[in-house]
Amino acid sequence: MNLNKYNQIYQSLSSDIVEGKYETGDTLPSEHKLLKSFGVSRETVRKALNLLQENGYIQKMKGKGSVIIYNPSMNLTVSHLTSFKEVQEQQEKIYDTKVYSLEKRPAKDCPPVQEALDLDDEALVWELIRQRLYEDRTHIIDTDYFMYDMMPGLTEEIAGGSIYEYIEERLGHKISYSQKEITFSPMTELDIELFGPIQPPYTANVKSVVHLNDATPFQYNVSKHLASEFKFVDFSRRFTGE
Amino acid sequence: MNLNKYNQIYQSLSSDIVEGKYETGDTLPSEHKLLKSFGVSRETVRKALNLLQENGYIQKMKGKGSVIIYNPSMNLTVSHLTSFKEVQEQQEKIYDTKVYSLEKRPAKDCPPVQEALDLDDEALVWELIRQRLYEDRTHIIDTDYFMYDMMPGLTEEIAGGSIYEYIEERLGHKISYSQKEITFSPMTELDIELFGPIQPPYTANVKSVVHLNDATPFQYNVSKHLASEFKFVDFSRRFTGE
DNA sequence: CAGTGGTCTAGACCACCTC
DNA sequence: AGGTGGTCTAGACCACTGT
Repeated sequence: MNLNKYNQIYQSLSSDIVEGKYETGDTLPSEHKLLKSFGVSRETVRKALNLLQENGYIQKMKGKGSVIIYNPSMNLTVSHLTSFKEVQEQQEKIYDTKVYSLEKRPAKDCPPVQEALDLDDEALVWELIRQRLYEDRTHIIDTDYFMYDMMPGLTEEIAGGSIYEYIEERLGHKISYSQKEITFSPMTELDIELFGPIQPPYTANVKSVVHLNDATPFQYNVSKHLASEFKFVDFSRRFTGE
Repeated sequence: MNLNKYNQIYQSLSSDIVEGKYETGDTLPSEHKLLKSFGVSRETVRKALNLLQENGYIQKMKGKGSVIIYNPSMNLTVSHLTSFKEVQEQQEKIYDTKVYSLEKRPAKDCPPVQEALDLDDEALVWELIRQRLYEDRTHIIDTDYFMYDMMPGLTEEIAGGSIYEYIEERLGHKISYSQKEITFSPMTELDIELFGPIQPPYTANVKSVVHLNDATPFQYNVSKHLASEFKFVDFSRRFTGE
């Protein structure tokens, strides 16, 4: 994994930053020093630095250098596509996952799903509802739809663990990109059943359509959070170019 | 503006895609063809294609080509840092802006602002509250704090237009990146005064700290939306490398 | 096999910042 | 003037995809 050089350099520098070897406001060694110390060409170093910049670790400044702008309180940036399990590992909370239901259904029962996953009328989908519990209380309800044909062997046991791990490691697919939408809505009856009588009875909903490397949409996910506990953190840049 | 070649190529290709010269699922001409037709080197074409990929226009596939994945319903991606005015122009709604108040205040009256903008106890800030109206109803309340020293000449008139335009074009600063947080909260008294007695009395809040090119934080913004109308759209990629 | 994108190199010129 | 990052080039080799 991670065979290419610029990713190795990125990993190396980003962990230095996270571990505090550089303070916020410090500058990284210059590109010239880095290319010497890593024994690579300048463009290779620059690719690594661009990754650091895109992900909010540094700000490059012409004539000055690469300044560390990393802010530890920002490291729960949900913006980059990660599975629930990956997000969880960054934070300190450990949730239990409980599978509420796993059913095979006709795609055409749920038009938004059928459309988002680009399925014909005969296609089947898995419908998976999971609760994320912390100290015996449900904090998140995840509802997922997957193309049945892609993973006919899905079981409750797999669904209770990391589905992404299953898809990437067992099925050999590569997960690539997603479109997300965040909205707020009143709880449904099912929400109240699973969350309990929480006030206010609103949820924050993160809907995402996740695509594989070859651009096929394979997952339709709605993740409902208790609205009052919800926080989405993002880092974004205005333009990439001049 | 946009002197460099890869940005020109990016602009050219992205507008072709938006205008529908390519359908979703089509492939772009190969890198080889593009470098010949634009008369540039391959790395230059690739920088443009990487921008297209990062911004969700295409998905590059080894051995196949660059496939269009652009989805018109996705073009209101708020994720990339844009001013309210810029976002508004992408959508079709036209809001009126009304300045509710513009006051000079000591930074230390508001500790979160003082900390985020990295100000000392004597520093002053502008506090600006604006309503965004659509058909005579307030839909968004924007509360902003700016460093007073950076723009002592701020007026209600400027605040009623595009502050970003003022900062970038008149003051010559470059806006670079921001950290955002999305949360949900009950309305305050001021919210109810400005929004009116809306049900449910909750707002979706986008808090952002915006930084200039030289990494100085210059704006602290809280944008409150009616919870039931709020929608945040995002495009994100899992990894950039292998 | 030919065509595609992915990585990497060595070198060039430029714009910006600091001294 | 010397150091920094930003852009661009021409060429190389590799891995993947299709026929």
